[in-house]
Amino acid sequence: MKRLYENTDVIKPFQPKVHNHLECISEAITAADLLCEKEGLTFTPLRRKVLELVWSSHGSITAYELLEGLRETGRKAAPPTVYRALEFLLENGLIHRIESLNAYVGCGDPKRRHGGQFLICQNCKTVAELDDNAIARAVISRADSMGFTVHQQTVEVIGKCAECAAGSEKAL
Amino acid sequence: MKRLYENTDVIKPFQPKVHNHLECISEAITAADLLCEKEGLTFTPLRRKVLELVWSSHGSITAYELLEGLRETGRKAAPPTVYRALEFLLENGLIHRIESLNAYVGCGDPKRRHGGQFLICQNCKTVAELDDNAIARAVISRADSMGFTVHQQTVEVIGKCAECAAGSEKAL
DNA sequence: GTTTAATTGATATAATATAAGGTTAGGAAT
DNA sequence: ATTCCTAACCTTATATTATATCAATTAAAC
Repeated sequence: MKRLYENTDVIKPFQPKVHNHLECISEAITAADLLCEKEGLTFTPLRRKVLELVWSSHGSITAYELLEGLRETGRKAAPPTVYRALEFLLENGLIHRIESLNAYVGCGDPKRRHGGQFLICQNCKTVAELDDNAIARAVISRADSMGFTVHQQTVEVIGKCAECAAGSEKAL
Repeated sequence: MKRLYENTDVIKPFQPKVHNHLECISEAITAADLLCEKEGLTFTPLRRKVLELVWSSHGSITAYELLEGLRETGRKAAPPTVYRALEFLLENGLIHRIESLNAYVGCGDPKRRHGGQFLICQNCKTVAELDDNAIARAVISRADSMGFTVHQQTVEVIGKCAECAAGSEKAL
């Protein structure tokens, strides 16, 4: 018998500081292609480019940094250009918004729909993504006991990742 | 023997829709007075007024709403006026910032230092405050297992409070 | 009372986000 | 193929949230 609440997972772990990041980007784009194909979504060049830019690091990126990035590719872009692309990517689970940073981060598993919990390293700025049922359940359990119906959880944790703690490294 | 992690609590519960709110305000101000006295903090008229305005409802309030409120009292005020007062109140645990709303809410228990978890009713806008150790521990436990050191947790939960769910009430 | 530090005032501007209307491009219906 | 329709995109303007800087004032410390 399959137990409930077993799908706890680290959706996007902290990466080693040195890794082939081009692979991360291309994997993310491929996953997005597949998802859009499957769901009948139009994955336009603009949306693709914004997603690539979001994935240009494992940190989060702000809307105006994305705008900058778009302009560097020669494309004409104004704030709404970016925000519309972000809206599409958010709606379809390809990225998440980090509320405490007003910034955006690529989703580690767009196939699975989830709320998302984030560990944010204040040293290297990297964001890891969790879908931890123990956390979600603890929230729901307490809410329930107060008669509160949960629609959406925002869990954002600031701290220091293992690699930064180990090395007392300078900021990325 | 006192067990660890027993201090789970609802720091600020949802209030009945009808209650003597003036009492809530004056209790909050009294608590602030005591705290500032004890800690040797200067609780200036400006800071007091901003705190009163924050407590003018059990919902959150934005910086510019506060600015508006200050001006209505005849005081000259510009954005930095408000932000400086907010900074003081935040630093000393008298209010909390709700990241997902860019807004501020009075703290239900400024004596005790705590991170804060928030239940936000999307119908009546009321914010309840928790300090639930089961939630905090679930976060820390998962973070630990990844070698991540937690400095600060942001937990903000959107949903519907009991009273609003019961009545399918219109927005406050 | 004078000095010093903290607080507030004033002005300017940065950073984040949305509104509204027009234009274009690609697919569906004829 | 032409027309129509819709989604996507562009453009301009503006709203919202927040900070930098320096001057003036007030309160605290001596």
